[in-house]
Amino acid sequence: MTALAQHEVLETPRTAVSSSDGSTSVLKALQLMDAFRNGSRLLGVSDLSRRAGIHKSTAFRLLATLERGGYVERVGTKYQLSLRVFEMGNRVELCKPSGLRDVALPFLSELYATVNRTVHLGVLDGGEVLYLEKIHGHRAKRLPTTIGGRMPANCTAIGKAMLAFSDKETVMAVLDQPLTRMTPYSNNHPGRLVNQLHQIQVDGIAHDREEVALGLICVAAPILRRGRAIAAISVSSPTAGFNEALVGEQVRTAAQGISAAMFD
Amino acid sequence: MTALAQHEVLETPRTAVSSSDGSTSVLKALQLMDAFRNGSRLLGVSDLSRRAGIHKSTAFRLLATLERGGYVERVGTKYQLSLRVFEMGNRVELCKPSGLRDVALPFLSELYATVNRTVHLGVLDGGEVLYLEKIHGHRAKRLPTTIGGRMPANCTAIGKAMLAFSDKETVMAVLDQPLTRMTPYSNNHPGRLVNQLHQIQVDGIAHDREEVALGLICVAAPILRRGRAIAAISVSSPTAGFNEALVGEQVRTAAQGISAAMFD
DNA sequence: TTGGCGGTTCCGGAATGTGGAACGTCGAAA
DNA sequence: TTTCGACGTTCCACATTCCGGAACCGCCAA
Repeated sequence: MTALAQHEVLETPRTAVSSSDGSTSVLKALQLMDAFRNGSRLLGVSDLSRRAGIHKSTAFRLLATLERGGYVERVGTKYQLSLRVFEMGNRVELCKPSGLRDVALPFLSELYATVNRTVHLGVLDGGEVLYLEKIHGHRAKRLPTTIGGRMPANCTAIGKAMLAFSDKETVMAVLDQPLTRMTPYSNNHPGRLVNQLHQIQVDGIAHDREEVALGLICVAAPILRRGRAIAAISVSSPTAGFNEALVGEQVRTAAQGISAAMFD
Repeated sequence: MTALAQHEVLETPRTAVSSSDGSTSVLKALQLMDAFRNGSRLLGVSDLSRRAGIHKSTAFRLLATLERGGYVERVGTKYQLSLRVFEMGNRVELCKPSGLRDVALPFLSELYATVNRTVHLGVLDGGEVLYLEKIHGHRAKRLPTTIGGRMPANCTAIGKAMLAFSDKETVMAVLDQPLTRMTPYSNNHPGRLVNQLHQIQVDGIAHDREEVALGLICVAAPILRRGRAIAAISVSSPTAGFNEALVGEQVRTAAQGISAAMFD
């Protein structure tokens, strides 16, 4: 834990309160909440103040305020995010009843029951894939994904499925940044990525063949609205004994079902 | 500030900014976030300021700050919670990798695949059940539950399963408040509830027979740690053709599996 | 046109938050 | 054992920061 803390302090100047304008106290409070990003569940005042780049006494006061507001809980002298934050998080547009997640869930459950492999629902956010839902059983290989977690768009099937049906600015924003590489097979070559996207536009299905983790293969299909991807779903599986073509069709069918359920 | 106090008294008792101490701007910002609770996805400045009991110009400024912090998004002149809030929400202790939700998910998926009926994972929070996860297919009757949503503890199977294995203070806190009644069958009689809890302690299984919605029946089992319930899972089904005893066993087995996976 | 409503901007006054300093405590290192 | 550093916590004077009344603009309905 101490090692972790040092690590984070070193690498994350992050979104410092810009000196100029704005209600600094609110921004600092938000930074304190952000400070829970990587850290373990329980964090102390000094730790949080360091991560957020805020003076200790200020952090102490703000944490008390956040606690009064019900957004953090105090356990002894440590703090953690409260369940209300979870509650709020699930009130975001895509999650609420009749939102994307809510509509998609039964399709994901049934897809999982059919293929018996890990199923993901994700959206594109700031050039990354943000996972809204994940369904998996015990046999599933341990994946590095989490609900509410992120992965680079260029090497995930979901990311590529969405990029293939996004406007050029979105694609360019991803291509302009250096492409992340998670395995030797990760596609970090812009030109090759563009070619892949063209093929995906034809197939309606995106692939990730050991680009995220060795021995792991994924197929994904976009959820479209007027030809634009608003999300994508995928099935992930160990490479062995995976019928890529068959599952690809099933994923595409499920994705189309979600599109229809949302917009028709 | 005095004018503000009057204002709030008039329209919104709610969680008014207590007059005494504290950083009001942060509290008001949190109140603004809370204002997204019931409302539809997109809300305007005036609307939000009314819900939160905050002056319009103040709300306008704070919303700009929240936007800078990345917690709300602006669409035209309206505002909505951003995906970062979702991201944060899933970083709450119970959700993160190795947290309860993460551990429980495969058990829930497999339970769903077995019984083919809606599966819930919930915890007790402030005398209510807060749902952490929900898995359901298409055939499932439309339930009034949502991930991140709440239900009264006294008439849900999950609530009763947890209360039966909670300390007395928790039970008393629920009993002290008037018990909610959602259908004519809802158990809003304190004495009868206590009796039910005793039976649940013996069986290890809790029931809800049309107490939440007519034609809907649920069985739940607690996830225990040292004899105390930290959560519970349930299966919900239309009354017709539901093998309560069999599913009850399956739910209990799954719950025990989760307990074992978390604490062993 | 008028009146009402929503979003936005401005500004002076004062309430508010700020952060340096200091204190008590604890655990690890000396 | 003592020492030292780190942590949580409190205090306070200063001035920065936020507050909210008021007003403006644009829009829609009456």
